[in-house]
Amino acid sequence: MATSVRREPTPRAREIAAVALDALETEGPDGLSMRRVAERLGIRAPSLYKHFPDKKALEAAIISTGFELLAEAFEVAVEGADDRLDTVAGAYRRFAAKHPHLYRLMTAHEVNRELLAPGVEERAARPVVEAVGGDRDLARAAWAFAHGMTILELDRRFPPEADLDAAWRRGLDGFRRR
Amino acid sequence: MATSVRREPTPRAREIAAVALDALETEGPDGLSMRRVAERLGIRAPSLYKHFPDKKALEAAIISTGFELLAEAFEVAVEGADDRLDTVAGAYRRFAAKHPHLYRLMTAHEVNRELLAPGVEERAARPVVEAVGGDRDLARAAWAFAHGMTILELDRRFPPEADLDAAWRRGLDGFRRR
DNA sequence: GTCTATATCAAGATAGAC
DNA sequence: GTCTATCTTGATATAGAC
Repeated sequence: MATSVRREPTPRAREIAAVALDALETEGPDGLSMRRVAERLGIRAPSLYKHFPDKKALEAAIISTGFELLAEAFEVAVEGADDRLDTVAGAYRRFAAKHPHLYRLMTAHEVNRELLAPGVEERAARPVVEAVGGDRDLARAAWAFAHGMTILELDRRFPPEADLDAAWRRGLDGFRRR
Repeated sequence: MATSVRREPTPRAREIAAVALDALETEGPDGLSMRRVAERLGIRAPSLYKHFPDKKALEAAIISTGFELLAEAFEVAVEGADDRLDTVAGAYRRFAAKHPHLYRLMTAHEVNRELLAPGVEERAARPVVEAVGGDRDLARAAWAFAHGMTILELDRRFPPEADLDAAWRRGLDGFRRR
């Protein structure tokens, strides 16, 4: 029932999370074992438990960083752009292409929100809501579409001949203000 | 590099796959270990390898059954329905709600298509293509939307207050013929 | 088609010393 | 904050006999 309370991470915990993120990105999910992460830090796995209560907490720290990176990508992309829907969708797609393992960790599992840094999900969600004109239901639908396209592509679930640019275009057209 | 060739399943292999499917549906992914499946059959795990070369092959048999079930659900639902888009979307949503673990196994991983029963994916895809009026790009976008809504709901990734019926409606409206 | 015995491997996590 | 030693648990898979 782990009703674990989230604490502000110590500087050392931040270092560890950064190394763990790098391990995930360069080695994939297998790089995220407590042993591998410790090895990269030059310490032993049990020492990690002085900084994070368990692996879930370490993952949550990485996921929080991921949402901050995504929010920044959105915010940078949207600045001075005219078509916000295409802009935000493009930034989302590029983020996932650049950080596939991080993207999966962020989105393709259940997550205990109490372990995340407060507000990170909301900050990343805001540009999406704005891009569809403020309608939260429409924004959730647009997120579902973007996530579906992204994760199905990462998992190679579309047929090889599929024109994914075209599918993105056709889908996005349905989310323009109407 | 497992360029394994798919063979017609023997009757015993079909029995095993049916028991494995039941294990998955009632116990979740942990029920799908070779040990648990064997236990349900009253045999030992190594015996399974006389019927399937490895676990991936057993999973592929289950996934093939899943696509057949989904195709049937689509075909039954579409018969004599007027709004095919809502009908197919509703059938998809109900399928996932009824078989969450099977749905995940079918869609939330990479899959080696050579291990699947030939044509099962295509048969399940056809009603979707027809529901959007024959445009394959639009059909892929619609699938991505439906999968996104479904898997994000299964993973509890929408905020608790989200009105998912409304999000489905808003999303589907974008996929009507235009 | 099933068995026993075993290989092989890896994972998360804890106790207690320093 | 880190260590060593260890617990506990689990998994897929193979060899070879019956």
